[in-house]
Amino acid sequence: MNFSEFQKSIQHYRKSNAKDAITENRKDIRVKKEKTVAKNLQRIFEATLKIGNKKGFQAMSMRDLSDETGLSMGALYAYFTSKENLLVMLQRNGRDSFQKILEDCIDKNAKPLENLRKLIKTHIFMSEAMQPWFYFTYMEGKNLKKNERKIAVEHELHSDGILSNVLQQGEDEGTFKIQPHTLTAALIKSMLNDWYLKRWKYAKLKISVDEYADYVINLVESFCLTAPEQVEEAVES
Amino acid sequence: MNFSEFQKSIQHYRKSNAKDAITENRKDIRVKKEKTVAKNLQRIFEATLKIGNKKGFQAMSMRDLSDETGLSMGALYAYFTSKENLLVMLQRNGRDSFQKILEDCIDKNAKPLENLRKLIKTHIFMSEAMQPWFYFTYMEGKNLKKNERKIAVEHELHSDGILSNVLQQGEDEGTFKIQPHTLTAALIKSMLNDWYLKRWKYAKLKISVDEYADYVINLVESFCLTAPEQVEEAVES
DNA sequence: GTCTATACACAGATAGAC
DNA sequence: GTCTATCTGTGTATAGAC
Repeated sequence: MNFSEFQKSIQHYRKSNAKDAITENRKDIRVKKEKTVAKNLQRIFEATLKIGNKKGFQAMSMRDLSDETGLSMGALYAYFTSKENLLVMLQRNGRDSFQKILEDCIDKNAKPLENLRKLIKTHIFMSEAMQPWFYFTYMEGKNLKKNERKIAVEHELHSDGILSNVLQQGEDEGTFKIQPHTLTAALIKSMLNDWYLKRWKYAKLKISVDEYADYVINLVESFCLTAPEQVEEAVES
Repeated sequence: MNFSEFQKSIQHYRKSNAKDAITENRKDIRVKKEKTVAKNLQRIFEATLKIGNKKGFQAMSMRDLSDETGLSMGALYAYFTSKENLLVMLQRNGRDSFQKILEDCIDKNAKPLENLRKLIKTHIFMSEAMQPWFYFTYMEGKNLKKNERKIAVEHELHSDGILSNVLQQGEDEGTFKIQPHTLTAALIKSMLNDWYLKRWKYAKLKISVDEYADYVINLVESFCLTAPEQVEEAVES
């Protein structure tokens, strides 16, 4: 699978994600008409990501947001109760569907090596498709209040755990070296994150998403596999 | 070399760094007495890092800073001309000495493999010794104005370059596999950065700095070395 | 639903006493 | 050198007209 194939495959996730954003936050949204909400909420999210990623969420004023969305300040507050509430909505929004896609990409009947590759590709491709959200979520995590931050941390540990489980299975099966796989998972994660955190760098190096994903897979395999040359190639799906 | 040895070895760098912070910013500091400046500037820097890393620099008010330092707002402004100026001073401060230490740790007569190990250890140990500064600089980079941000980017690329050069030398020598080493350098960097970016995670996993450094070295070597088993151990310095 | 106008709290910054 | 008191702009948020 390459990135453009991936993009097609997640179309339906994106649509259901947009609807979830509304239903999850229904009580905080004063506007009734579903169509209007869908249209404006998306505009608000996009504008927040755009400004927030440029100057930081705290530094973004509601007047900035008003200018960018074309909605007046009064209108904006019909879609959220406070700036803090907007932040929470935005963070929550992508999180669940991201976790779902990560879990869904694992095939219980497939070999660990194949699942490892799929996880890496899916993570990188997701963050490419939704770069602004990933970047925003990473950078603004510390601005969340205690309870919401706790949830964010749990999600992060959960996705580390998915990686870690696959590594464990590979060890059990004998394909992977016996290693502290929670630590390995964390290191792999740092490389996955770098793709959306340091986008400018990879643009400068002229590395495409597909190249990046393949290179990371290559690196990870050379560290994890017991005998790289002897393991047969995992089947492409 | 382990972390506690490292800490002793950089004592003199730390002192000269503190003095550089004053001379570099002399024109923006109204207070004359050198002793007073040294004492208060350090308090201001520490307080800024503490508050800034908790809630973000933008969200930190000068009143917050006043409370934390014990200095009044009026007194604070005797040490910098504006909040923006404080940010720039702080970012500049560690940068040069960090770059210097990185460059100094390379031994031109040593083998590339040994230098690679030293670079990795030095980077991780530095970020451990000055964690608040590293975290702050990473997170607040985007709040810099155009010109200062450009300098920050150059520093990052420069330190990537140091890594990349060592990889190149290893390739020339035949110790390392031929690979796109700028990309490898970027990936190594992401793992180095993770140590100070996700400190809570490694604390939870009960990984020490020394363990972390060794594990990263291990991973990098298994990817870079042509024939891991045959290469003799690099001499510990 | 969306607008304009405005409340009022708090930000960064400075003047002038000590 | 450091303080207190205060200026002025901007922030978030809302009331009430359309």
